[in-house]
Amino acid sequence: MRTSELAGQVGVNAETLRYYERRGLLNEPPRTSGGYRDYPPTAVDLLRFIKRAQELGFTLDEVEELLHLDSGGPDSCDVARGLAEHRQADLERRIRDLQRMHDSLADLVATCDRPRADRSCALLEAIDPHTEATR
Amino acid sequence: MRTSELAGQVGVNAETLRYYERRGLLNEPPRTSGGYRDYPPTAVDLLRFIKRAQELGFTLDEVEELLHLDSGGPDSCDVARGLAEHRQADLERRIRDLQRMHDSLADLVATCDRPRADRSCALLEAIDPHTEATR
DNA sequence: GTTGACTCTGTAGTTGGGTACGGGGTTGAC
DNA sequence: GTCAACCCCGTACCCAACTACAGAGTCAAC
Repeated sequence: MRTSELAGQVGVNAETLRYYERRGLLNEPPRTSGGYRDYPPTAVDLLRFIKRAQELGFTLDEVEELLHLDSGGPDSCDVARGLAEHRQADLERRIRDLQRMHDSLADLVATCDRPRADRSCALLEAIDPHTEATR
Repeated sequence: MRTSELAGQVGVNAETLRYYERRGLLNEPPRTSGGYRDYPPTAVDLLRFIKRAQELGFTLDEVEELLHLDSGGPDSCDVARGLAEHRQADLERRIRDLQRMHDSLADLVATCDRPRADRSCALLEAIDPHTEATR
């Protein structure tokens, strides 16, 4: 299977495959006599694994670690679990942060409906009450 | 007020101020006879506005827009509200995405507690059941 | 045997928000 | 008048995960 065929099946850019190879995420596939990459059919599943893991929030470095684990010994499962739980905790943190941002913003937007003096914008004032300054 | 004093008061790197100036976020302050930037005291509030807006999830481009609005006409309030609501919607989307990732990951980690055949990792299998491939 | 679509390589650019560095000039206390 | 501590500028670098490009080679159909 050639580069663009594989890329097409998985829905990634063909350059991305070369990038993954450079990065060590994909092993170098065999080459045809003309020097073209010739991927085995299993490469499709491998790439889908990578994409799925990315969707779950793993970085490519972590994906690489997962791939090593996958062919690893009996302790691998625990390591994988650790990675996944670490990801989970990180996601929880990020969700909390975004939620805080969202709530603060909602408070600000709510000020828009308050009666206000002529030309003053409650929202902008609320972000910082003393804004005059350099510009 | 000199660059590093301002930076220190707001808690940013002094280089960041030059960066904001290059970007057009801060106007060029007056200079001393020796060519040093001499910020007015109000610059502290301005920078705090910028940092606060960043914490709320606004990009620097959006912050710049907010700053323009702040000195703008009576319609500015509506524009500002629009920007804020757009940010809110974006945050909601991102929160939902992360929540989905988190839930999927939780499902995977749950498989870790299931009884499993000797050396196979349910978590890794669950991400993709057919992983053998190129590496 | 020629055309056109594909592939190869190395290198460089993208995004956003900074940070770092080198080689110089200024300030102010001693 | 000397010294350290600051500041100037332009430029290059950082992160992650791609994406683009130029110039060359290959393949398959006609």
